[in-house]
Amino acid sequence: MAETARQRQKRQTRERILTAARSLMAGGRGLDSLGLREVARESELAATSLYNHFPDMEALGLALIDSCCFRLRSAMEYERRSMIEIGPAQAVRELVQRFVRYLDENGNDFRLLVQQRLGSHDRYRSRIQRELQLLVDELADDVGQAVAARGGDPVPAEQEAEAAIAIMFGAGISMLDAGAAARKVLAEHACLQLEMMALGGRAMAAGYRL
Amino acid sequence: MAETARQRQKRQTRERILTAARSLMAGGRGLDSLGLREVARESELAATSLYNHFPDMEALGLALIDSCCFRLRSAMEYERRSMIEIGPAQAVRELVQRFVRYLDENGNDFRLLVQQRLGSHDRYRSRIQRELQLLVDELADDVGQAVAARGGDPVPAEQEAEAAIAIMFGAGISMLDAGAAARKVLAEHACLQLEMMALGGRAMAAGYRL
DNA sequence: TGTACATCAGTGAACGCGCGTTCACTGATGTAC
DNA sequence: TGTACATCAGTGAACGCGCGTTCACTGATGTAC
Repeated sequence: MAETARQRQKRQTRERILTAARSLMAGGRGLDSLGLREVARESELAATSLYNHFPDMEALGLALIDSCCFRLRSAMEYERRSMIEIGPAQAVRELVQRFVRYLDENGNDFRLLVQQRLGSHDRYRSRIQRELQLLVDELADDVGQAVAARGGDPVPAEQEAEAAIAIMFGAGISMLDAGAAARKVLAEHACLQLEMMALGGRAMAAGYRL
Repeated sequence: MAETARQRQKRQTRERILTAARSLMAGGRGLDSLGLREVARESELAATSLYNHFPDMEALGLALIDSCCFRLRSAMEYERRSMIEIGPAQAVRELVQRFVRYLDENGNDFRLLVQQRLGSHDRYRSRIQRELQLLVDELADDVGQAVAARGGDPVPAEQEAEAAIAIMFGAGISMLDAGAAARKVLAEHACLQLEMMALGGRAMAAGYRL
């Protein structure tokens, strides 16, 4: 059954609320300090109208987090051209590029996610942790497959992926406060660090130890 | 001139306020949501008394951040037994151990710092960034010296240190929500990842590329 | 197709509450003679 | 050492304000006949 006009309106209003909430988070505001009336004002609704869409503020926050997770996921989910095709060096560059583009477009999303990863709401936290784990798993998968296809020694792919995400996110956090030029440098550093990580993985797989 | 009784009292009260504020941040609360009256209650003072110690809530927040930075710094500042003495593998283990101990004792501090690193207050942010950069610089120094003393090829020490801190902090964030057993696993993973990083640094210094 | 009724997104007033901050005041502590 | 005055940490009342949430209501949209 097709969506009625009323249903469409409601959906659109809901989206308007979330968009308003999202834009209010610009500038590093914590989700804690996001106010109902503020969101209502920004979405040009009476304050009470929000209760037609979310049972309480916590639910609104969770919906906001969810939408941020969705955008992160969309941005990092790529045509899985395998690393075999493009080679590991190129794969690193593409990974970082994709992430930098995401940051350019959704810096505040990223900020919100990283902040709330440490927030007080268990549900927010576990939602975000799950999302980040998915990123790590996917990356580990790619690394593992690429190495296996090359016939190299088995690399500790899961560890490599975890470290890689940590490195990228660390760089991302610094990028939030950086200008365009500094971002470029940070991105280059991130590439270099990821390369080091990958080289270390190979060395370790080949039996080298510190 | 010695501290008068009044001065001592004032200093102690100030410390009491900061301790109260700190203990209220337990459980992942954002600094944004910390209330004046709440802190006053916890420190057993009239709400207005806080103004004898801090001009406004922002100043209190900054003092709190400062004290967190101080504790992080104290915890990570170690007898600089050089890596030459103990060797790189042992150095990695000691670094992670020290960090895990810090987390055990000051998990909420760490949470607060990482949260506010992305917060809305510029002064908080830059204070924390500066502190973290000091950690990176010190570590880079150690790595550089150890490698030079061994007569190895020059390693991109600054990059290695930056990545190492990112890896450790990433692990630390996961540890905050983990039980003792899971923490142990996370710590082992962090060690492994740092080793990979160090091996990668050597490989890169020796001219290997991806 | 027209009509009568049900649904429900959006509204405005009102609730109790705690917020950060100001102010005039108290009384113990410190200081100058 | 004793006294008179100054300082200032701590107090309690009060300020205006916005918070999240509830409630009864409106009126456009949807539905059943």
